Amino acid sequence: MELSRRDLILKHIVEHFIKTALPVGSQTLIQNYELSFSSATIRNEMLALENAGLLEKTHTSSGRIPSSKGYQYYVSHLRNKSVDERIKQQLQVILSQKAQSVTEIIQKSSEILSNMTKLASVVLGPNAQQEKLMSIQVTPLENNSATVVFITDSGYVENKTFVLPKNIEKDSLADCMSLINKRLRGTPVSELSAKMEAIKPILEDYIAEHDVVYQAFTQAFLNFAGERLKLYGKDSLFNQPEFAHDGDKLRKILTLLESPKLLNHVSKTSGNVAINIGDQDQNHDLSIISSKLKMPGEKESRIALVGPTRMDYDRALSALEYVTEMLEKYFEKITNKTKMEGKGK
Amino acid sequence: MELSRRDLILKHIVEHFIKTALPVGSQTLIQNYELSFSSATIRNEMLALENAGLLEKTHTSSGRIPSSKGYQYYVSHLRNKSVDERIKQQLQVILSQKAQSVTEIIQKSSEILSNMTKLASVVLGPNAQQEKLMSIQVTPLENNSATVVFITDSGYVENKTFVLPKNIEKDSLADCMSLINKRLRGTPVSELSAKMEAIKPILEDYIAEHDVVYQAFTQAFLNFAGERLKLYGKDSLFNQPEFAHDGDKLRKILTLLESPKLLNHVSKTSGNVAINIGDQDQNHDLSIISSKLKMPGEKESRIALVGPTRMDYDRALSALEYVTEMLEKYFEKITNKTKMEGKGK
DNA sequence: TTTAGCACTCAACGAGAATGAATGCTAAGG
DNA sequence: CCTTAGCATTCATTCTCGTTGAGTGCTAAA
Repeated sequence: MELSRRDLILKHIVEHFIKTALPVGSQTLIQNYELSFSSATIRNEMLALENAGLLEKTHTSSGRIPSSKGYQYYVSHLRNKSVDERIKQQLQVILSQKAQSVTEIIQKSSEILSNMTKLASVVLGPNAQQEKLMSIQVTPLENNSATVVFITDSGYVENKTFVLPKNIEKDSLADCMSLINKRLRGTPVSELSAKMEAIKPILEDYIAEHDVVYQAFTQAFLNFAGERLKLYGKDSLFNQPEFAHDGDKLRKILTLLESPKLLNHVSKTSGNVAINIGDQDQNHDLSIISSKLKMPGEKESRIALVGPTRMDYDRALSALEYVTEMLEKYFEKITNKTKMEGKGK
Repeated sequence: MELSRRDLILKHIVEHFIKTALPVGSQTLIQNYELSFSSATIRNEMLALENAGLLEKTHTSSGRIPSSKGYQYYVSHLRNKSVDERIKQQLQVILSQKAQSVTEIIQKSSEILSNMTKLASVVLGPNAQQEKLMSIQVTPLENNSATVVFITDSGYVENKTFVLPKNIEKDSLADCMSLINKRLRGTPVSELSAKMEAIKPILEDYIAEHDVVYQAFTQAFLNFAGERLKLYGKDSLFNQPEFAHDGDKLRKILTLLESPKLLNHVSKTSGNVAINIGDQDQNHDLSIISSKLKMPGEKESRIALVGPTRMDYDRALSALEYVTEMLEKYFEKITNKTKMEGKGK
C-alpha cells in the first residue's frame, strides 16, 4: 500500500529522529531523502501533523520531534517490519543446540535480543506459584553442613546450605527427609510456607535442634515465592546518546530497572505485543515493549525490551516479534513430538 | 603519635579532596580546619609535598590534588581507621542469623559493604577447581524432561534441565545414574570434564540417545569451571560526582566491571589488604582495594571494593578490614565448635 | 623559620553579538 | 485549489571577551 504524503513525511521524521536524536526540520528532510515536493510543502504538512498531535516542537523555531501519539502511530501503521538477519542466525544457533531447558532457551534468546537491539531486556518467568514441588533432597557435606535441594515440576531449582545441628545421625536425617518428601511432594509452591507448620512435628521427632532446618526450609520457600525476573543488557542503555551526558537520568532509569515497579509495568501490559510509550507518571522518556510467550505446559512468560522513548521501534519490535514467534513454534514442535511418541507407544 | 606538620597538611588535603572532589588551596584549608600556621606556610609545605610527588596541580594556579603516591601514603600512614557503627550493627545482624551457608554470609556481607561505602563490591569465590563432586541426582519432571543436580563438597550447586531422550525407562535411568554417581563421586571439579570420556560407555549401555545426557553433563561441568565472581552495588558508582556528568567514563568502568580483566586485577593483588590505585594501563581513575578471606576448610576467597580513585579510603578500607576480620573470627568459631564436638563424642 | 604582601596565572562565569536552522505567512505560479 | 518561492522572525547554540576570584610563587620583614 502506498503511503499518503503526510504519512511518508511522518515516517521520515520518526526514523530520522530515531537515528539522530535531534529535532528534524524541513530542510533536513529534503537533504536526506529524495522527496518530490519542496520544503514549504513539508512545513505545511508538519503543521498539520502537529495539529493532529503526532508531532511536537521543542521550542518555537525548532524542528519537530514525534510525540508519544506520533510514535504509536508510527509503530502501528508506518514501520518497516524488517528483521535483522543476524538475529535470525543467532536464534537458529541457540535453537539447534541440544540439552537445554525451556527457561535456558528463553534466557539466551533474551540476551540475543538485548545485544542486537542495544536495549535492556527483561524476562518475566512464569509465575512460580502454580508450580508444584517435585522433590526435596538433602545431601550431607563436609564440615558438618548439608545442602537441601528443592525441585519443582518444571525444573526450577532452589538450594540452601546450612550448618547441621549437632548430634544428628545421617540415617535419621534421611528418614526424616523421606517423610517430609512424602508430605510435601506435589504441593503448589504458593502453599509451601503454610505447610511448614504441618511438618514441624516431624522435624521435632527426628532432630533435636530442629529450628535450623526449619529456617533453612522457610528461607528457601521464600525464594521460591519471589518473582522470577531476569534482566539482561542493562549496560546497553549506556550507548544511547540521550543518556551519555545526563548521568542523572541514566541513574534514575537503572534504579527503575531494579525496582519492583518494572515488574508491574511489564506484567500489566496486555495484548500480544504491547507498547508503553512515555509512561504517564514519572519516566517520560522510557518505553517498554513487551510480548507474551506461550511455554510448554500451559505456562506463560513475558519478554520485554526497555529503552529510551526514542528507540528504534521498528528494529526492536520486529526482533521481539520474530523471536517470540520462533520460540513458540519451537516449543510447539517439542510438545507435539512428545505427544506423538506417547501415542506411538 | 603526633603527625608532622607536613603530614597533617597532606592528610587534610586528601580528606578535603575526597569530600569535595575539588582541588584544595591553602585558603580553603585555613578556612575549614583550625590550623596554627598561615596560608603561606601551607603553600610552602604544599610545594614540598608536590616536589615529593605526593600532590599534583591541575593547572598552574589551581589548588592541589593528591597524586596516586599521595593516596598510597595517606592510606598507609595517615588514615583514621574508623569503622562506621552501622556496618558493625548490620554485620552483627547477619552473623546472628541461623541456617545460612558460608557463601551466603560472605555475599550478604559484601552487599552491606557496597551499601555502606557506595562502592561496587566484588566477591571472588574460592576456586571451584579444588572442590570435589559430592553427589549427582537426576529428577524426572513432567513434559518428558529431567533435572540433574550436581553438588560439591562445599555445597555449591549446579543444575541443568534437559529434555529426556525418548524410550527411556525411569528405572534404567536411575540405575545408570547410580553407576555414574559411584564413578564420579569425589572427583575434583577440575577433572570432571576429562572423566566424561570414562562414563560415556555407561551412558551408551543404558540410554539409546545418550548424547543429550552427555551434553547436559558437559555443559554443567563447564559452569562449574567458571570463576565464581559476584558483583554487588554496581549502581552505587552512579552516586559518585565524577561520573555524574561523564557518562562515557562511567560506561567504560561498568564494562570493565563485567569484563574478565576485573578478575585478573582482583586475583592478582597480593597481601592481606591490597590497594591498587590508578591502574597503570587504562583506567587512571579507578581503584580497587581487596582483601583475602580465609574460609572454613582451608578455602580462600577475596572481597574487593571498586570505585573511583578519589574514594573515601579511610571509610572503605576500615569497613573492608573490619568485615573480613569479623568474618574470619566467625568462621573460626564455627570450625572450632565442630572440632570440640568431635572430641566430645 | 614563619608570615605578610604582592604580582601573576588561569579556570570559570556571564553578557552580548553573531550564527544559522527552523518556523509561519504571504503571494505568485501551475 | 494545491504547491512553492521568498522573506521576516524566532530562538537555541556558539563564540568572544572582559571580569572575577581562587590560587600560586616569590620576596622581604618579623
